[in-house]
Amino acid sequence: MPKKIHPRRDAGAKALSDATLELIAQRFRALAEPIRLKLLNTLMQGERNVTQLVEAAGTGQANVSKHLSVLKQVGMIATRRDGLVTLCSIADPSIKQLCEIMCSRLKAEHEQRAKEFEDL
Amino acid sequence: MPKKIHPRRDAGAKALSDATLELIAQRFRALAEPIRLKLLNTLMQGERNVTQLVEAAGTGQANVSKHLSVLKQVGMIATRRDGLVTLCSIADPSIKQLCEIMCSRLKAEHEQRAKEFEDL
DNA sequence: TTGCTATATTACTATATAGCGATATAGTGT
DNA sequence: ACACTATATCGCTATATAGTAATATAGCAA
Repeated sequence: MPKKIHPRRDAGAKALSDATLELIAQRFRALAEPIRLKLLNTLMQGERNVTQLVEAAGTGQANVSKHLSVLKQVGMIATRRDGLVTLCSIADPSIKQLCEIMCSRLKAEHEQRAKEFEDL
Repeated sequence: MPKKIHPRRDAGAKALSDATLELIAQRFRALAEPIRLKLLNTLMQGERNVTQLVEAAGTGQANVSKHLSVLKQVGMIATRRDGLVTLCSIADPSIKQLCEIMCSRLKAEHEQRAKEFEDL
């Protein structure tokens, strides 16, 4: 009888409410654009003003401004005004962790694929 | 002279190529939809067939099928055919980690907000 | 005030994709 | 062969958002 498996066979994952899932999705969505990732990657070296970020991002100022507001809205970055410039910094320490996990997973997959090519 | 800061002050973050950023973004994008998160959350309890996932997801079968193909395409789930049904399972163990980090961060922010309300 | 710089916002276009109904395909049983 | 079930795909609409150019706003200096 392979039908009735034990309900606790794979532990851990609680059911999440739709509202919570939407919140989580919103945060992942903020990380789902290469330019925003580049901005965050730049900010990991420390505080930067918007003009510096525009240079680093390689796209227009208006576009960067919008991307920054997305990151700010989900609390991933913080901004402070210093005279004429707006300085941006990472406000969410977990971002680095998230990106590292993604990167190491990508690396593992890449190495796996390379190994498969070897074994041809 | 607050201008010249040490370039190694915040270590760790390497510059990533545009192609790599696009790959990372693609994976975050797969996690950026509540229904896909719900599917993954369901699969964390173990292997499920598509019909079961349709029930869990609360949306149409065609829609679930598309979401599953997105998750499969980025290697987050694997599928195997067993007679009439297609069984799905998590293929990327890092997903759980990613979601846990997001959740604990959300929880922390929520508690922070609650504390601020207390201090009114 | 005027002018300059840094940043944000607006208005728009173009593209991506979520969702749906209908249809196609694959596997099983008769 | 036919019928049935499970899943995938197609064609479509609606919505979200990335990108851009132009304009608005904020802060400083003369």
